[in-house]
Formats: sequence, C-alpha cells, structure tokens
Amino acid sequence: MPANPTPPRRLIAHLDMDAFYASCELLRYPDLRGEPVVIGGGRRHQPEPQPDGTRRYARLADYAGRGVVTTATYAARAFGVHSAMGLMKAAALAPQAVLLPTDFDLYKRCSRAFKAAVAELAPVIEDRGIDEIYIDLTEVPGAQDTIGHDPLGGARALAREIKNNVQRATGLTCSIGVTPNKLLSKLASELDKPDGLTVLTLDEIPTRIWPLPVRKLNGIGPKAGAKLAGLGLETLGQLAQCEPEWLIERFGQSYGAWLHRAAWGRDERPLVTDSEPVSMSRETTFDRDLHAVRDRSQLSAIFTELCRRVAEDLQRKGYVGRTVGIKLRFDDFKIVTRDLTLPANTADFASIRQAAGQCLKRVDLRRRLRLLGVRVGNLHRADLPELPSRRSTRAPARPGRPMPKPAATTMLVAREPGLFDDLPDETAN
DNA sequence: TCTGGGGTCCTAGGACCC
DNA sequence: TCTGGGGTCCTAGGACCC
Repeated sequence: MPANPTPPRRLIAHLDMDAFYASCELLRYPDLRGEPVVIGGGRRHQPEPQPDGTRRYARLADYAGRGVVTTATYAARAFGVHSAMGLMKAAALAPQAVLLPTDFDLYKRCSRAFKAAVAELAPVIEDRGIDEIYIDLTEVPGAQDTIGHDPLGGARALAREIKNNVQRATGLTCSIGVTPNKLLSKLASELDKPDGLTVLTLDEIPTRIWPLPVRKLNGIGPKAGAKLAGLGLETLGQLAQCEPEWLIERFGQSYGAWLHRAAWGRDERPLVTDSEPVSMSRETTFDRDLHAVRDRSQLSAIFTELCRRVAEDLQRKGYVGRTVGIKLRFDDFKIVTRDLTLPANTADFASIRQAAGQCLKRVDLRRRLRLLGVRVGNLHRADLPELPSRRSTRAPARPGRPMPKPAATTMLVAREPGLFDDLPDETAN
C-alpha cells in the first residue's frame, strides 16, 4: 500500500444569487430596472398590459392583506424594506414601490439555469434551495494554482469564471465566497454583495469575521442571538473569546460547543450532493381568522384542498409517506402540530385526508385559526420497495393524547362531532 | 398595519423490545 | 414490591433556514 498523499486543501464556495426573485422579474419587466420593487402577496396584483404596450403595475400603497415581502430590489431596500417584513409595513415605508406577485415557476426555471451554468465548470454542488448553492472547488483543475504571488489566484479566477457563466446563462448576478469550509464561505459570500467575490483564508478570520454580529452566523437565529446579546456578546470575536465550557453551561453541550467552534471558523462538514426529501407539506394563512364551528364549511373545504395538494405533490414527484401531520396557527400565533404514523406508506388523497382528520380531532379548537397546514413525512421513493417496519406489523397505534377537557365552552366544541372533519360533501371524490 | 410558505434538524419523554 | 440498560419508534414542540 502506498502512503496516503496529503489531501489537497479544501476550497469551498458559497454562491448566493442577488435579490433573486426580484432580479428574475426584472428580466421580463426591464422597464422596472432601478425602481423599488417588492415581491410578495397573492395573485391579486398582476401587472396589467395597457393599450399602448406599456404595463400598469400595482403599487405597495394599494395593498391590503397579510402577506410579507419575499424579496425586495436594492432600490426598495434603501427605504428600509426587507424580506419577511409585512407588506402593510413595507407599504408605509415605500408606498410608491412596485408590487409584483411571486411566480415560483419563473424562479425555478432561472434556478435550474444558474445551477446548470455552475455545473459546467464545477460539478460538485450542494443544493441549498432555490437561490443558493455550495460548490466544492477542491478538485476542479486549476483551482489550487498560484497565480503571480497569489496562492488563491486559481480559486479566484475560477470563481470569477463561474460568476461570468451564470451571468451569460441567466442575465443574473450572484455573490460568491470562497474559503476552506461551508460556514466561512456562507459568511464570505455576503461580505461584498451584490455581484461580489470574496476569497478568505483562515488567517483573515480575526480581521474579516470577528467584527461581524453573531446573527450573521448560519445557525444563530433570533432566539440564540437575543440570548447572546443578553450575555453581552454582540460580535463573533466576543463569542470566540468565550471559554467553551462557559458556553456549554449556558447553551447545552451540543450547541455550546458548536458556538465556540463556529466563532473560530471551524467546520468540517462535507458537501451533501444527494439528498432525498423528508417531508412535503402545504399550508395556508387565511384572509381572516376562522372559527372551527362558525366557519366550519370554509375550513373543511380548505383542509380538504390542502390534503389534495399534498397528495398531488407526492404523486407528481414520486414519493410516498407514512406519517401524516397537521399544523394549526391560532389567532394568538401559537402553533400546534399533531401527527399520526400509518401502518403503510401512502400518497393517496383519501388516506391522507382521513389521517389528517384523525389528527384534527385531538386539537382543542376553541380559539380562532389563522393558518392550517397538512404534511406528509417519513417519505420514501414510490418506486422503491417498502421496507418492512417492525412497528407496522404490531398492534395498532395507541390512541393519541386526549384533548384537554375545557369547562364552559365544551359544548360548543362537543356538539359538532368531528368538527370540520369527515364532511361527506367535501370528501366524496 | 404586525408577522408567508416550504423545509430541516434537534430535543425530550414514553412506549416498546430485547 | 424490586430492579437493569440499550435501542428504536412515535409524538410534540421549537429553532432555524431560504
């Protein structure tokens, strides 16, 4: 056996499309270039073609509803508008901004096109959703080359080529970060947005990474960010100076240790180039909060429709699942989930509807509902043989947790057996 | 004028099995 | 009447991400 040669240093890129949905829209509405444009909301605000060949766009000021901003152009961001902001709030900041509905089919086409353009140059790609990917450049010819005095010149040149290829193929710009791992590349791709290219080595962590707020780190969200702030830790540099034991005491073994490693830019995770979906779901927020009894027929129709769409998604993509679940968001924003594991895989509408109905019976429905969702998990590809489950051959699942027994309003719930479950008119076909 | 929709992963307790 | 431990599955909730 020959001795193992030292493995080449890892060169990992993170590529993030700039204001992706909005940029896709600008490809077909070039007259909006440079304008504040916001993507979000339902289908009620399609641009209307005018007799003179121009288009009439909806303005944010005209919007009424519960939608949020999905993406905003940089011109709109200048007004303080950003993703996940309520559209009504965005309208207060930038009433004159153009509002476009989301068109996922368009974005999916652009997504496939940019990923294909990257794959021509670097085929090892981890999908991270519609608008971003990780790329392993380690083994790409030329990526490890020194150019002039720049030991990362080859990597830099390759990243530039990737950006050019994406631009040629889609007309869209992206930002790329190249570092020794995914965690740092994700941070690096943001440092020079839009149309950015940032190559970082480990020596640059103190100067380039440590000044950043902790929230920039992928894995520190609102909760952890607030807790860290409460401990006086605002930047990654401050986090890095903490003793691991001190962090573990406050954040638990796993997360505490990770926080420390992450602040030092340590991350050995490989790219995941083949992943199978774990679950598929459909959910909807109502225009107004609905009550299980008073709005029963409306809820029943929505519930059934969600089940139908999940079944359709599963069948179209060729998956079956064994766990059916529901999700409810009440008017106070509290979320409740229930699920039920079936004896066998299914992608069948009637089975999903039936199981989801069983789940619904275990929820106290006195509060009004804001959102309803249906999910199928435990997915397997439909064309693969079903693995025998030890569980499924045994006794039937024990009954779910009983519904809490409310006092005065019990009658309201109890006299509607099954609530909006199992209505023959909704489930007939 | 509050706060979408589609996901993943983790934790934790109890059931159940060996 | 008292004593195990390990492992997996199921369920519910929650954090986080795009």
